[in-house]
Amino acid sequence: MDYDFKKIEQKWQEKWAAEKTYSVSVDDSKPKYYVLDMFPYPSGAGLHVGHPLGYIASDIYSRYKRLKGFNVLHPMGYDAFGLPAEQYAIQTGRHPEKTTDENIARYRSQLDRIGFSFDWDRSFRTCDPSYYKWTQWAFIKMFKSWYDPDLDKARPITELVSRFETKGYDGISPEEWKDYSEKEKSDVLMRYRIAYLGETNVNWCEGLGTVLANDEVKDGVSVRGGFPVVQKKMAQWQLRVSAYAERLLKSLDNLEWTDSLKDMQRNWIGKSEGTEMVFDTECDGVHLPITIFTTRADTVFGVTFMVLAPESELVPQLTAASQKEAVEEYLSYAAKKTERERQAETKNITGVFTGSYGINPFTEEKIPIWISEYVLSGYGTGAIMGVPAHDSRDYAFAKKFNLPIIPLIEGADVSEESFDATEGIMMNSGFMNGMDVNTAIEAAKVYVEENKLGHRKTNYRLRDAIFSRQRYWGEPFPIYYKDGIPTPLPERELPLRLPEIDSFKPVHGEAPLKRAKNWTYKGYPLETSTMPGFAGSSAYYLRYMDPHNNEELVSAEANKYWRNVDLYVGGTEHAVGHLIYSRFWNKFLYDHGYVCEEEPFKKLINQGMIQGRSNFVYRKAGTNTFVSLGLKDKYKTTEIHVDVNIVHNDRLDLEAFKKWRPEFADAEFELENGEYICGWAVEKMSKSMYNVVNPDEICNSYGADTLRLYEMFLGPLEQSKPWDTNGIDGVHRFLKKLWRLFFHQDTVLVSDDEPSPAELKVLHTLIGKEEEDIESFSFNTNISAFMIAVNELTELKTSSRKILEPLVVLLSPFAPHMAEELWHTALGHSDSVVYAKFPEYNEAFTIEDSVKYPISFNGKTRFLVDLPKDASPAEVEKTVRELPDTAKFVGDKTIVKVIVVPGRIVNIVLK
RNA sequence: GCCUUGGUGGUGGAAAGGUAGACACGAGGGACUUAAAAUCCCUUGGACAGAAAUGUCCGUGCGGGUUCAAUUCCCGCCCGAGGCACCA
Repeated sequence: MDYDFKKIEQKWQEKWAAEKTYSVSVDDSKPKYYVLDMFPYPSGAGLHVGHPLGYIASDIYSRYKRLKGFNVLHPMGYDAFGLPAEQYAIQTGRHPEKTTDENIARYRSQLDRIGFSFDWDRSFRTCDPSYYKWTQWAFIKMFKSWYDPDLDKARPITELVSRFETKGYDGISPEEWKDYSEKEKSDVLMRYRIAYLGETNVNWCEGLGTVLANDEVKDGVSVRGGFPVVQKKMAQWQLRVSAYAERLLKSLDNLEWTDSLKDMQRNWIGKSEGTEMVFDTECDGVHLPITIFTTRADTVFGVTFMVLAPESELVPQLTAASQKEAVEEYLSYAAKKTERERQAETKNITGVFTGSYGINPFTEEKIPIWISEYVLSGYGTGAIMGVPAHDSRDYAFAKKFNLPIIPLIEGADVSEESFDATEGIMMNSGFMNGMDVNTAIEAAKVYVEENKLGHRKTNYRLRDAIFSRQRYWGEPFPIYYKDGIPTPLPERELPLRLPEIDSFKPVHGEAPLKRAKNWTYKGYPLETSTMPGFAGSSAYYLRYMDPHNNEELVSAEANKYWRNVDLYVGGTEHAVGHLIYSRFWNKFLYDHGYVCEEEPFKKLINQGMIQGRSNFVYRKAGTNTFVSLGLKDKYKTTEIHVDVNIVHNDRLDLEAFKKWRPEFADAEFELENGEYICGWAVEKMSKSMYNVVNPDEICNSYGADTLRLYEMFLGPLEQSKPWDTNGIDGVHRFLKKLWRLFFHQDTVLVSDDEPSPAELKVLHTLIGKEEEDIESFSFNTNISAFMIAVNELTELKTSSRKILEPLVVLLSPFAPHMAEELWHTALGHSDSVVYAKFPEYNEAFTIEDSVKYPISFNGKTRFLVDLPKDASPAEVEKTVRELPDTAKFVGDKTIVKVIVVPGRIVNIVLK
């Protein structure tokens, strides 16, 4: 019987689906394990081979955990709201729901072919009203909550209202509160709500009449149409993520995430402990105290100027009449740049003098106030003190505008660059002279507080999440405006369904939902923005626990059993966005007792990106003749992308090429040794580069099991790497070789023979390695080990059931279809290999890292022996001679080399 | 610019600080076959010496350092990738 992967894979996939092999339920008799993939956005291009990389890894792990006796929840769904579907709708007029449905159907059929162990009964899409009901529900909860700094958690807003009514709070007395109108009360509460409406800067494109994403803006103009884009303030719904900054930072410590990912999140949260200080200012005779934030209060003696962010609301008040024109000109210049452009542009220093002055609170000296784009309004107070001697950005600014530079640290040479390090002895600093910098920082803080110049303050870079989008294809906000006051819908009205509209184009300056007829609740207008992409993906992992529950997001029973995600697999591109929002969302629900775990994702693995490997052909200038790679330098040629699907091992399929596009129908070729060799390059996988490889193609020609193995064999999971079909024959051959251990033509080779020690050694080495490798996600090296094991067993002509049966179980996480087939046909089992037990590792049959046995390392066998540092050659020789007799495991290997290092280790290499 | 990450043969990659290049692809040679496919065996980082077994030297982006020993640790560069808050 040949290895007929097509027949086998179809057979088992049908059986798994029919028997619901992977469907799970709450089962208190077994420990749970929750393995989650970042669900895909179903794009029109379909699934490419990059998508399944993480899914295959998590599937291997899920199957492994099942063999280990866990009740494994392994679901899959679709992140279905998003911009691409909407833009496609604007171009074609097709409803995003239709195209999304089609894309999902295509994704599903592609996923099904790869043989994942998903529990499809739990699947959902975020654009389904029965799902987004719970996104809207959470939003209302956030709207109705505030962050209580004393309890350090979210509490119902009603508690805050009663504080206002009884004791007063935050400078508002009960009397004042009582006198407020409904509108005023609403405005005050908005300042505390977790979900709130507030002003923020957006990329506004007048030409398109809409707000744009940073991706849609390049060099100050819109990517589509090239219209100018400016920064504009707009009222937007926001989530008070910043309230959770400290908790988001702290609980990182207990997560099993990589240090690099935690670093990214820590830097994103950007905690800095410093000082808020008040500087008195004067503009055209009017005095105005302004607050700045600094982490270096010790450097106040070196402050020679102040800088405001262009968006700072202080700008109008601090602009002197004489500088008005210059300032306005500068503001319109700055409004044309996105924040990122402003940060990236450090060589070209810009700024404008406001004409007003501040007073240095330590020296009482008068210092000029400037405006510059390097100060960001979103961080700190949007105003800084300039210390050119000890901050490189301030230094560059001072140099450019000829502002004085006062060095504050002894021996620091600031003639060429600033001295940013926090070390050295202070000078020119009054009461701090002679202090060490770190002592001075603390002394300055004390001085500031004692002299009532300001106070200590912890700042976070983390900003509140902007939650409104002026788009159609997203969750509608369950908010209506009652006499201008934002009011949540009653929960019984959820879901608030996305209305039908006649066109998906934005209405000038307004969201597309403005077009919807009767978009009102009880006669009051409903909010017309929709929620962003991350809304639906922030709590989706909870919904999988109880996906059909129409009364709750997740029942307490289901949540108590499944708790949180044990293993989350996805790309690093989500390191700060989704993974911060999800953690925030979960903590919010935790505060209210809706979920029992404070963190959503216990362990996280980032899979790398799969890049495309493009192929090129070379056309001789002015002809329709294509020359092979090795000959191209002889002519003037044009490099043309060619579809990688008609190239195999960089050899072009000439006939397929002629058929590929009409203009190549009569192409001629200059070959090398009878073949056309293509050039290649690593690029992003995209349609336009013709380097998209569809997993279906691989399934057709090699089978899903080969695809699964190959994706894992390609390299370390976490690493980005180009997809290159060239090596796939290797793993396919391995599977065929493994198959031949069980079958010779139509004969089943499995016997009841007792296994030999050599066979047991091979098996148990593999069991130990597989356990270790899967736990550390080293699938690529594990497959290598599997290949070596199969080669050795082939050489040993193994037929013993006691070897082959565990081998199939070991294979099943990687190549489940083949494993099932062998389990049934060759080994005669009637139930699925899914229900098998992971084989027990017996180190008696393996070579371990002990002094007694050699260990197998890097394909070679070696002893590691501890010797005293001053061991004499004679002692070394004696030790080597007395090594235990391990011939029965080492076989006919003989010592070829003994390396003795004066340290303590002897390497004995065996061949 | 900032944060994170990577750089090893023709290719993907492997290496407790201890034989650099496991495993695999490709390539070259051979066996089987009328032939092809499939399968199996040998060679394969570079240079040099040798009839051969084998030996010597050079080699992990670049420049330094620590160490008996560095792909691995430290410092400084160069180049690529991901993210930078409205792509998902």
